[in-house]
Amino acid sequence: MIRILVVDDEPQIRRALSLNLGARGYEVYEATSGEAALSVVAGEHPDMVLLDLGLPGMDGIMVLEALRGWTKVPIIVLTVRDDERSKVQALEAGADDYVTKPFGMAELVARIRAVLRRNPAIATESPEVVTTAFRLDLAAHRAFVGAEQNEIRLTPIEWGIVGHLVRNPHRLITYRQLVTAVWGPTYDPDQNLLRVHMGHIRRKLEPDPSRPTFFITDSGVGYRFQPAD
Amino acid sequence: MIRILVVDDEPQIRRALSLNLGARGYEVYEATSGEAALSVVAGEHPDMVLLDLGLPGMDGIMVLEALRGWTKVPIIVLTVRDDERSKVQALEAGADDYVTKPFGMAELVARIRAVLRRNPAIATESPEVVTTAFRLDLAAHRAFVGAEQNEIRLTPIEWGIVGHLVRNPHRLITYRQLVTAVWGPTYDPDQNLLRVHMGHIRRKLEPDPSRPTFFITDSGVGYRFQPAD
DNA sequence: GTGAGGCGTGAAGACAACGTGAAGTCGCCA
DNA sequence: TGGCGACTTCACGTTGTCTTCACGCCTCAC
Repeated sequence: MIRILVVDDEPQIRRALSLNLGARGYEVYEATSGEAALSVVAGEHPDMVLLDLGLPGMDGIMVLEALRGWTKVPIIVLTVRDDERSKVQALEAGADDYVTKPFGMAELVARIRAVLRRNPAIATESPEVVTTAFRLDLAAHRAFVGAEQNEIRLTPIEWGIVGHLVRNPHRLITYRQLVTAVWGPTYDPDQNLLRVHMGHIRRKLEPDPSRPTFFITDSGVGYRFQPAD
Repeated sequence: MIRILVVDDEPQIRRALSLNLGARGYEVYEATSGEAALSVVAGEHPDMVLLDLGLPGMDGIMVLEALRGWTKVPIIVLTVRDDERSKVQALEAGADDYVTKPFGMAELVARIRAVLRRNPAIATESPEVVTTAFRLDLAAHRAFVGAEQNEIRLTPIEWGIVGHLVRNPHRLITYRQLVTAVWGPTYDPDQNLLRVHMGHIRRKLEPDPSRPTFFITDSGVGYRFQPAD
């Protein structure tokens, strides 16, 4: 089930998109402001965002830039702004496509499908991550460790951290990126909190938790997931 | 160098695209028919195709479908057909984006970049620095040295110094510039501090640390990164 | 030859970051 | 209301990094 977040302040547009996309088999979330959009993305990890630029308060471009600071979720901009400068600005800020209102629903769906088709995360149909030590089913939130493939349980926050790391293998993820991805953009926890959770994760997944080989610390910067060596 | 194939039967359009994209650093190939386009893609493996739908002979949609039968090269459709049916048809056939003529060059380039950004195969800008002695992945903070490509670790400050130097190859970076780049503008450390860190860096990366060939001292001024000799 | 200034190096203490055990808080459900 | 699990905070030991200092080398000018 593909989950799409619709960000627009006009109830009519939200409703129209919701109905149409819902009828086509997508699961639709709604947000009416940029701030709300950020926390929904952080909390729900939708597969795509449809973003209106003309939001009250936090502008759409700002939302776009904030999202691109820590997530690669596909974003299609929907807006009445038809000038080239706006298009270039949005695309350069990280939007995947730019559609001007009014638009046909069939075109929008075709564009959604085109962008999703390109998305590596969705394209790899197996949401499974397999290493020599453990196997993760990110979609089902199930984890199996060791030669016996015993199932173990991770808590929601642990899934958030692990999920974000393994979806960006080899990439160095900063503290701030991880915190934003898991707790949302406004949260600012004790510096130690992430360390505690990483400790729990390592104790559950690493063969030798005191010498991590998969979840690597980059001192002073952040963490990194290293699938194999 | 990113290579783009322009498929259009109108010489003016080909010429305009060629000039504009060429000026922006892309290498441009041209094809005037669908058949020609297919053989160029097969022979040259361009990184992207800009495809006009209104081709004489073999129609653009047919070209699209033929290409998608055996390649996933990113394709942006450029056309005068502005009706929704054409858009949906092209996108569903495998196009990555659909731009109607006339269009602005800035928008087109932004869309090209957006599509390439999505494509994992095309490393638009590889953050890797490779020399005969070592390889640096600046994004992941990983360093490999020697013929064996053994991974070694650099500390955060060492990454700061190395990163600033290798991002400005051949350029002489003054003592003050480096300090400001790594510690910030207000910090004023012991004059010797940078020398100590450079010593550590050389010991880790230089084949013969006592005779540096990559990280060169410019006595009385600063340091310089010399990629090859 | 000799002294001054700049540079690199080894050693050692100061310091910050990390990981961990334990205790405290919160919300949920019985 | 009590118990439980998940989350968070705190204190502390450990580890690794950063910084300072002393010293020797080299170059260059006198």
